[in-house]
Amino acid sequence: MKAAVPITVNGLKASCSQCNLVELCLPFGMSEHDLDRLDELVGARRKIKRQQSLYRAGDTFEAIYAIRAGSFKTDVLLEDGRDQVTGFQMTGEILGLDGISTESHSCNAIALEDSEVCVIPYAKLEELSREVEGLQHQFHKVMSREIVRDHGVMMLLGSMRAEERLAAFLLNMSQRFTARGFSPAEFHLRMTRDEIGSYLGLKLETVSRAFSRFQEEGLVSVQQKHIRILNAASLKRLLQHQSGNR
Amino acid sequence: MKAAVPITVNGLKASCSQCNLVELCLPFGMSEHDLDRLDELVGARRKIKRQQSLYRAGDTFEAIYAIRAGSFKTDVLLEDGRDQVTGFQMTGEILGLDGISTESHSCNAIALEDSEVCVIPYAKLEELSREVEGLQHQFHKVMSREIVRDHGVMMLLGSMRAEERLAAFLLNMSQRFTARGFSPAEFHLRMTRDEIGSYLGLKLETVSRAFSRFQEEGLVSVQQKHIRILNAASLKRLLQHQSGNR
DNA sequence: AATTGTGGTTGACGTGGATCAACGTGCCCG
DNA sequence: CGGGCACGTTGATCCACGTCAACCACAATT
Repeated sequence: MKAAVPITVNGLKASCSQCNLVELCLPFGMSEHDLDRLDELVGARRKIKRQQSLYRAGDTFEAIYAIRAGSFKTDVLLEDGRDQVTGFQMTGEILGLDGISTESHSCNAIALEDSEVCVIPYAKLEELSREVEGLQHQFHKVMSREIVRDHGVMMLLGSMRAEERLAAFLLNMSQRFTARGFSPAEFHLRMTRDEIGSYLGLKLETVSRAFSRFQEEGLVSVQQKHIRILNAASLKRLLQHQSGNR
Repeated sequence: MKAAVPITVNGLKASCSQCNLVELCLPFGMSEHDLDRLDELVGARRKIKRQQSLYRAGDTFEAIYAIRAGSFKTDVLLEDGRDQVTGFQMTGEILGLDGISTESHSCNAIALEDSEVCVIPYAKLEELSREVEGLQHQFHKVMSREIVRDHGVMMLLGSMRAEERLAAFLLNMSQRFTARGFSPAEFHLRMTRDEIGSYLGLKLETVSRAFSRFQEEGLVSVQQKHIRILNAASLKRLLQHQSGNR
């Protein structure tokens, strides 16, 4: 056990078998027995302060990360300074999969609030998943899920109008909060309008206006980052029917 | 060589070790020895006629596919009929990874021309990649690459204007043709303007106009689907500098 | 050679969301 | 407690791209 290291690593050895996030995280669906072996895998935990990065584009890839507490955004940037948020991640979700392909990360992962992750050294993960079938299978599912999620975002960016995008975003957040035992209808967004806009391919003003419109129409109540969904059915209807711009 | 079998499966056993696509495909980077074991893995080949689907959204997931000849598009559809092309795939590229997460496919894979794929039964792939480290590693890289690619498309859809999108598309195609030993500057697109538009989040008219503009400016020569890139540097400049809409 | 169809181009016009700008609002910090 | 600052809202204007519509090119069909 080490101490000297500044703030980032704390000695608390992680333990998947004891963790209450099991059914949201990598171990989901694994047997009791396999789970015990997972404890070998997860190294230290690491704390990341709000606005700090867990890794940056270009960093050598060594580990993937499971979010133990808090939340993150990932973004990519273009040479000319433009950047784009590619995702928001919550507890139990896995960060860093982008690094496997080139052995260096291709995006930045930045904490939206003070957060904590479990560090999963990638070499060990590959090794252990050769022995533990359940782990291998779960890991593949996690990667595949990310691909499917990305396709959903591509659909959103490529063929939805502003209000539909925001509705989809809110419903998605609601669903993920629900899965974590929070209210489906009332939650606190950790990201700014600008970050939401970047993720949805819109300007922050457009996001703000769409929020206002939803509020006028009684679909949601918005107070800064505090959101209450008043009419989920209408939000869903907004997605399914009509419109469609490009 | 056989004839009887209808169209879909032909008995020709695939052989990765003999295949000239090795360095584009799943086996890339694997040792001679590991390669031999891969031959156990790949089952039959399957031919798909133009416009036919290799799999459809909802189909049970059983295998992934390596494109042996031809090309494909993948698309997702929304309940209301809108659809979005999520990618175009060429020889050596892998199709079907979306199916792992839910054990059923989440998009359609449709041949853009008469094509042939190698069928890689997924259960066998997992099994073999527990034994063959090189295979495991390559497979993970392939999945990760898909994630990184999708992030690139999200960036494109979320923050580029029409001409930038088309320039990025053309440069990407050029690069992939080059990797396959074709000319970087002259190639034949297998997809329609509508499909390009769907992929880029634009209407076909906008794609057509952007092509015309490029032609006027002497950047490319366009004759229907036949493209000649006359000034790759300017296309790249178009991407890197200025503009940026939303 | 006429016929039909699918895909592509081009023009005229309309609009959703970007841009620019002013003004609130809650929060941190001296 | 007041002043600065990041974040959010709202309005006025503009423009890139969507929409609608006409027309063209090429290929397959007869």
